[in-house]
Amino acid sequence: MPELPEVETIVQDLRGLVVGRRVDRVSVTLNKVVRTGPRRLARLAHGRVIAEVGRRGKFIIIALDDGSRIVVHLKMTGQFLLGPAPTKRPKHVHVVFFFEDGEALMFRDMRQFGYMLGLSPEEFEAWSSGLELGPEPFDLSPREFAALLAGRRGRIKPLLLNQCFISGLGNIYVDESLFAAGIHPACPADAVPEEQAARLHERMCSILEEAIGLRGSTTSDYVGLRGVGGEFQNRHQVYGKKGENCPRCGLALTRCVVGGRGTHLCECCQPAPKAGPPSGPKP
DNA sequence: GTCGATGTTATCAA
DNA sequence: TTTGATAACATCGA
Repeated sequence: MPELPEVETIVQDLRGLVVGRRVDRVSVTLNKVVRTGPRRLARLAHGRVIAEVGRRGKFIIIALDDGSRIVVHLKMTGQFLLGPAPTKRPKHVHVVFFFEDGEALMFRDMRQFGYMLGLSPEEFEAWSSGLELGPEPFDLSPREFAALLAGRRGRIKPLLLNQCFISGLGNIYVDESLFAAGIHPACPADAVPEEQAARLHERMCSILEEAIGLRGSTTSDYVGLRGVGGEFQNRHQVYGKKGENCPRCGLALTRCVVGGRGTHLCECCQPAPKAGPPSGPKP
């Protein structure tokens, strides 16, 4: 669920709401989500003050006052919720950070794909230098982005979803960005003209920026720290809109599968590449 | 009740 | 190199 704008919103929420608080106790009720081990996380965080919170791609990085870090990936359905310390464990809550002030930060994940790591400063260094993560979209210029695309022979959508190529994008924002740039998701990356590649990057960045401003897209599970969803889903042009009219040309939007992912597009505004993508002409 | 799909990603096989 | 299938899991809707 959470892609760059949603993760960024959660990070901003964490900055405003939990930085400066001291962790009194950590409770882990589903061991496997703490991949470095529940006991170690509890020891690491006990008595520590949360010093700062950052983001790298879709990873949330919580820095404690001694330089150790808690790294979190929300995967599909992970959430952070801040509220009064629970007495009974709420549904699907697997980790709870109890603060001294009576509130608690809860990690909730229905599908149990998300995870967290508790790392010493040295371990964190090792972890981040071993990360094979592409650049943040905002750190590239349209020109640099276009240069990266050139010479890539895979299809554009799976490439944009590949976190090693560029970090932070997921299914929603890839579909929206490709529509905004008028590019078919199955188009080979190196078949996108430089001009259009640059435009794709610009559109992508303004979509991400607007989405961050609206606190992300809530289509099912995503919510911010206080349990409130985002608003950017109201601005989606194609994602989840199969059968509705294209906002640009009026033709019915379609859904297909590209790289194993549900893909939303306008076949008129995003013309198929010559060779013959998924739903090409039938024999 | 069954089937298929869901925003992520690691892994394995072709 | 790239791709497709599969798995991890719970829930929802058709």
